Amino acid sequence: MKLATWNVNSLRVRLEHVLGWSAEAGPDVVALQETKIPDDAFPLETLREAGWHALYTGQPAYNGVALLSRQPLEFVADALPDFNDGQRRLIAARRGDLCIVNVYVPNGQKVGADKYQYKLAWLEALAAFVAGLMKEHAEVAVLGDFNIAPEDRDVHDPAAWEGSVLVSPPEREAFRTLVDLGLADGFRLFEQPEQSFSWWDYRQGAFRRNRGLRIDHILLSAASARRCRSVRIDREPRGWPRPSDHAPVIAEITEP
DNA sequence: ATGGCCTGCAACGCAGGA
Repeated sequence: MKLATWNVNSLRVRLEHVLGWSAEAGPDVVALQETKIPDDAFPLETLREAGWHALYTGQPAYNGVALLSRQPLEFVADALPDFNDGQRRLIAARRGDLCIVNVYVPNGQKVGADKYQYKLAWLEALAAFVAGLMKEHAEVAVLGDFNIAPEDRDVHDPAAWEGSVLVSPPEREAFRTLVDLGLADGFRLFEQPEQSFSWWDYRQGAFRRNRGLRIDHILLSAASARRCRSVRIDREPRGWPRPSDHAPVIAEITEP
């Protein structure tokens, strides 16, 4: 089965991209972030006609996450238990034995800002939530837009980015804390091209010049990582007209 | 280089993103 994550930066604008890319790449599950659509406007009927089951939690203008699946999902959560403040940033569900947690981690805006503190607090609550799930499930995938480039090799120009939001040591430590629960950064289970990124700024021809960051991740528990056969970033839709600024990441995991 | 680009909201510019 193929498990994908994609920050679409508005599902309204990117619905055709999601449908087109899915038909081509063949994911069984797609975790979407930044849907930017309230639940009563979610395009459930169009997705249903395209063969998707969906779970989603959204709000107007900001945030919003969804899980699309070829087979029905069992709802687990649509918020962090201790962090249900109205920002729609998490949806979790079970697909058979696999527990899937789709996250849109706060951006943080600027090191030291209130939003940066919020990001670190949110990540701490996420780690507690995932730790609980991992006690109950051997197979766990935590995937989405983490808004953290874990290492310098995930940054096009580490010197220019040093210490700034998305790469600062406390953010990287928070990412490491998650991984240390017993999760693998799926992408790094395999040999990858150098300068592999999942996000490129809309400005300055950043995509054309491959000036990007790798901030979208698929973390897998040991039992799932053992069956993972590939993880890749699909740059193609980033080059389509009117693209999201993120590319999808897709993992292939053999069924138990 | 101060910003550049894109989206949504409600408005005819702004906040927020990364």
